[in-house]
This record gives sequence, structure tokens and C-alpha cells, in this order.
Amino acid sequence: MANIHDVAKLAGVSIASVSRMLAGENVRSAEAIRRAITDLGYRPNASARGLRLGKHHSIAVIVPDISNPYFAALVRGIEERVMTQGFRIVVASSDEQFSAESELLGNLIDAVDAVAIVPAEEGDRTRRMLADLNKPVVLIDRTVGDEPGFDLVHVDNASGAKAAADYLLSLGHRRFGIISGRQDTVPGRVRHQVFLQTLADAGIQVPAEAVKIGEFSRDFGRRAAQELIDNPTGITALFVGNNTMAQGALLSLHAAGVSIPGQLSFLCFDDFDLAELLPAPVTVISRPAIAEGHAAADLLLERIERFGSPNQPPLEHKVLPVSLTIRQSCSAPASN
Amino acid sequence: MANIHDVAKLAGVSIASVSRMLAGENVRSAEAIRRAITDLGYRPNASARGLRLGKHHSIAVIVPDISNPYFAALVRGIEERVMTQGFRIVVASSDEQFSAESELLGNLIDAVDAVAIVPAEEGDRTRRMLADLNKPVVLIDRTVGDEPGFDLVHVDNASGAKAAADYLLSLGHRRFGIISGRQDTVPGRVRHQVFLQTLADAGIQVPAEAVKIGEFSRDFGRRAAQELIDNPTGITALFVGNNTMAQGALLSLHAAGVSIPGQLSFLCFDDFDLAELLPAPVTVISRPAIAEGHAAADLLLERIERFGSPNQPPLEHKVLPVSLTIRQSCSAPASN
DNA sequence: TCGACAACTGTAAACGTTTTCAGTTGGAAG
DNA sequence: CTTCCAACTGAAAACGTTTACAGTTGTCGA
Repeated sequence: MANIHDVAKLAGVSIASVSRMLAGENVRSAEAIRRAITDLGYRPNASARGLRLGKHHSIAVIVPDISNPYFAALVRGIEERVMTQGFRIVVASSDEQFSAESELLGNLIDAVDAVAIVPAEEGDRTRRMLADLNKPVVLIDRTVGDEPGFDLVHVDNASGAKAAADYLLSLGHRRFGIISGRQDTVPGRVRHQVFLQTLADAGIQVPAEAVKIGEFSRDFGRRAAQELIDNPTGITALFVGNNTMAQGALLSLHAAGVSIPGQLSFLCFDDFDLAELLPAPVTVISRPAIAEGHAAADLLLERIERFGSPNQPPLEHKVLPVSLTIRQSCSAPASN
Repeated sequence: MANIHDVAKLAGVSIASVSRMLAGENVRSAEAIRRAITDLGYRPNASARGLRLGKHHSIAVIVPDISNPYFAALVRGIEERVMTQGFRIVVASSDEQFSAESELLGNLIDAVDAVAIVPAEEGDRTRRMLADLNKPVVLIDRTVGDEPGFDLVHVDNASGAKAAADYLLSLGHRRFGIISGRQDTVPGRVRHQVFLQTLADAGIQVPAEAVKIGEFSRDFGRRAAQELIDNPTGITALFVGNNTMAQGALLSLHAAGVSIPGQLSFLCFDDFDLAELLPAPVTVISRPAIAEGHAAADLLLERIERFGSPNQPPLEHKVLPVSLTIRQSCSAPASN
């Protein structure tokens, strides 16, 4: 592989001139250098440049699972924005495990300039680990501790959960079930609490046996719905905290022959592919995954720019709107 | 950030000893060095190491679109395998465009040791571009030219298409429609041709107006199915070449009120989330995306190991099996 | 013709590693 | 007590850049 010395020799100048011309400065022999570069097929060595400048033009993106469509879309959004600025993204999946996450980050951190992460855990050890990185960090979808100290990109979980409850109430439902994700995450907690609180404000209590809390996984959704089926609680509407759990729940409900919305109105957070094609197209609270990626990337690029300099921009907390997408999985409760 | 000199000084040895102990060699003062390393929180600088060794411990993964679930799963598979060997993956989406692809690769190539790619185009210019990289390359799902000169990981498209045709024939169908993806890609071409050939071998011709060829996109699937609906051809079975087109086709079919499998049997290549939850759970030819990722990663790691040495392992072409997953979207044709 | 000055150029140091090469150490064998 | 050798050690070079610094040009005005 040709290096800068080869180019300089062929062009009859010093390596400094080559470097300068590459950096866009004015150089007398620009033409000769350009020709030498193409003749040799020269490409600057990324490691050498990284070593010298302490920059890598790379961003680590850590998500719980890249094969989850929501996270895949998020990554896509980050990628789109970041690529235009000449940055690369290094992707890794944490499987929702702090240990995996911190190990990954340990491996990646030395090769990147910043980190975009959907943290597996929102506890303080995650915050400390991220702070120790000493690089720009943006938290997406979740947070860490009360004073994270990083830029945040969230969606408006509270409004979404409230909209869901209000919509179901307006249809006349009074007996609700809820399947929620981990309560040690912002989306899990906020969606859960706001949904229940909105009902409480309307004077409605959700019976404990109709409240299921667990992992954000398809499998948990399936099990939770199965329990609801096995121990009838008389609920007429079910709210599910995210798309993967929703898919699992639909599997159980479908297998048990529960008619939607005939016997049960169904509403979940997060849109998903084909939601509109199901026997009862699913009404959802949808969120802008790509836009979340864009927002996160913008924040990060900005912060990378100024990192180390005294005048840091203040921490930002971007909250993106969600919207209620009404399809056909909800109706007035059967009057019995 | 502490560097190796700091560690050496604190441990009272030379930097060579630190480096050696890190490399696992026997060193008298190992204990002191270990302590110094933890005390200082020392982490070797990746750029410096990369510069010195000419290795980056990174692999570029280029797919048409990371937000497509199949590619996301593929990436996940690669990631799983590669991480265990201490490698990172740098991900980028080409949007099925050669120009984007070659630009991306231009940006990434200097920072990686190898490339796993689902090429946007299978033409010779792609082959040349990849060959010029002068690094290990594995092609996934598609190929480039007749003599690619790279390792290949494919699924058995021919068997899959034949199984699809045989199954529909066995149900008694005689009038078929087909929606296929780009014919300048292996999956597009093989699935298309083998399906039609299998029918031809059974003495059945598919009328030209029931053959739709276009992009591997949801949008094309939707349009193609719409055309089929608008200009009735009397077909009783429809084969669709991949999952995104299938989803589009289902959208049109559903909107037009075509009953599946009552009026039309439906079968497609690639499984997809929720296929089993649709009004008529879709029968598919499914393929092992994660396993494809594993296979690609293994091939690449092997080749990185030996790259540059004289005894290169011979090129491999791994073909993974697909399977017919029978659900409920196909039945015997209505007898009329 | 000279000096001043802008515009450019080249040398060399630095970034943080790994590894070669030429020692140094210490223990065992004589 | 010597000698030998295995086992370790350290100095220094190298990887390919960028950039501070100290020139070197060439032009213009006097």
C-alpha cells in the first residue's frame, strides 16, 4: 500500500505538502500531487491519522438487539446522519445485559469518538461506566440515574400512554389489563404508570391479577397473555407496553381464539411491520425511530465537535412526539 | 489518558515489558505491571496498535438496508461470531445502490480488516471494486460476476423455489402467478427461473401477464399485486420472491378483499415476523439468516488469519438449506 | 537594487504501540 | 569460583500521519 512518502517522492515534494494539500490548503504543486495520488491509488492510513489526531471518525452504537426492527430503524437513522459527516458507526448488541454492554464498550471505546446507547440498565453503575468513558454520550430511549449528565433522546412516553388510556376510556372500557416491560427502564415505568394513573384519574382501578410486568420480550408477552387467558379477569381492553411483547401476546390470544376487538380491545406501544395486515389491524402508539436516530446523531456530532473545549453546549433532552394510530383492534366493549 | 509509558514508569520497568506482559509473555514484574495498569486504568490505544500491526480488528458489513429484518438478523449473526474473537463490526447500508456502496466502502476500508457484503449489484464493476480492496471479502446472498474470486454464503434458492412449485403443484394448482425481484441478482434470478422451470417440467406455462418482475421492495410487491388484481388472469396460486415484496402484495390483496387461500393460494420466499398471525398464516420458504451470518463470519475470520500468507485456503461456497414452512395460505384451488 | 512581506515549503518531532537486537541476570553444572 | 545457558530486559526503530517551526521563495514598492 502506497503511503504519503511514496506520493511525496513521486510528486517531487515533501510529505508535508502532500498532507497540506489533502487538508485543503493552498499548495503550489497541487496538480502533481493529485496525479501522484491517483497514480499510486494512495489512501491515507486511518490508524496513523487516528493516532496523530486522537480522532477516529467513528461512533459506537449499542442497542439491546440489532435484529429488533425498532432498534434496526434507530441504527439506520443514526447511520444516515452520521455518514454525511464522514463518520462510521460501529454496532453492537448488548442483549439487555449490563455485563455484555460494559464489555462491548470496553472493546469499542478506544476506537470511537462517541457513543450512542440504549442502555440495558438504568442504574447508577451504568451511569458511572459511561461517565468513565470520558467521551460524548447520548442516551436513547432510556436514561441512567436521576442526573445522567448526558444528552438524551426520548419519545413522549407519557403522552402516548395517556392517549392510549384516554382512547380506550372514550370507547367505554372500564375493565383493563396491562402488560408492561421492565420497571427499571424509563419506557417500561412511564408507560405503565401513566396508563394506570390516567385510569385512576377516571376513577378506575386495574385489578392486580390483570397487571403483568416482565421483560420487553416476545416470550414474556406470550406468557403474560396466556396467564390472562387462563385466569379470566373479565377485562375488555388490554394495553401492552411495546411491540415485541405485543406480538407475543397476539400469538397467545390468537391461539386461544380470543376475538379482537370483539371480546378484547387491544392496543400497544410501538408500531410494527404488518400491524395493519393482522386479522384485526392493530391500533398502536407509534414512534419515529428514524427521527430518533437523526436526533441522537445530531446531538452527538455537535458534541464531538466541541469536546474538550471549555464552552460545552448545555445538555439537551430531546423529546419526540408519538402518535395514536387508530386501526381496528379497539371497539366499544361488548355490552353484557 | 494513561499510556504505556505511564504504566512502565509506575511499575518501574520499560515499556517493552509492559507490552510483553500484555501479549501474554512471561515477565518477572508481572504483578507490579498488573497493578499499575489497574491503578491507572490503562487501556492500549487502538490506533497505535492498528498502526503498528496493520490490523484493526474490525470488519465492515455492508447490507442494502439495515432496517430490513432479514439483514438485521444477518448482521446479528455476524456480530455474534465476530465479537467472540475480539472483532468489531462497522455497519453501513447501501440502499441497493452501487454508487453509495462504493463510496461507503471507500470510507470504511482503511479502518477494517475484511468485508462482509450483500452487494447491491452483481455486475463486474462490483467485482472489480471489491478485488481492488485487496482484503478478505465474503459475499452473502448474492454474487458478483461468474468468477467472483471471493468466499460465498448463499441459501439454496433453487431447492426452495422447486419445493415451492412442487408443493403448489401437489395441491392441484395449474394456473400460477409470480412476483419476482431483480433479475440481475442471484436470488431474484434463481428463484424466478427455477420456479418457472419446475412448472414447465410439469408441462405448465405461466402466462406473461401473470409474471411481474421488479425491485425487492414492499412498494413493488404492492404495485405488482395490484396489477394482478386489476387485470384478472385466472391464477389460483401466487409465488412471491421475497418477504418485502410479499408484504406489499398482501397489502394489496387484503385491500382488494381477495380471500387467501380461498380465492388464491399464497407462498413466498423468506419468513417474516408475524407471518403466522395473519388472517391466513403464510406458508413460506424460510431461511436461516442468523446462521448465514455465522457462516460468513467464520469464513472471514479464517481468511483474515491467513491473509497475505502463501497458503490460502481455497475459496469456499457455503450453501445453507432452506425449508418449506407450511402454514395456511395454500390450499387446493377452488374447483370451478 | 534592496528590503519587507506574503505565501509557500521542508525538517523533524510527536502520537502510542510492537518487536528486533543486543544485552543482563541468575541458577545449575562443572 | 567459573562457565554456560535459559530466561528475561531495555533501547531504539518502525508504523504513517499532522503540524510547529524555521526556512525559502517571489513580488512589490521605494
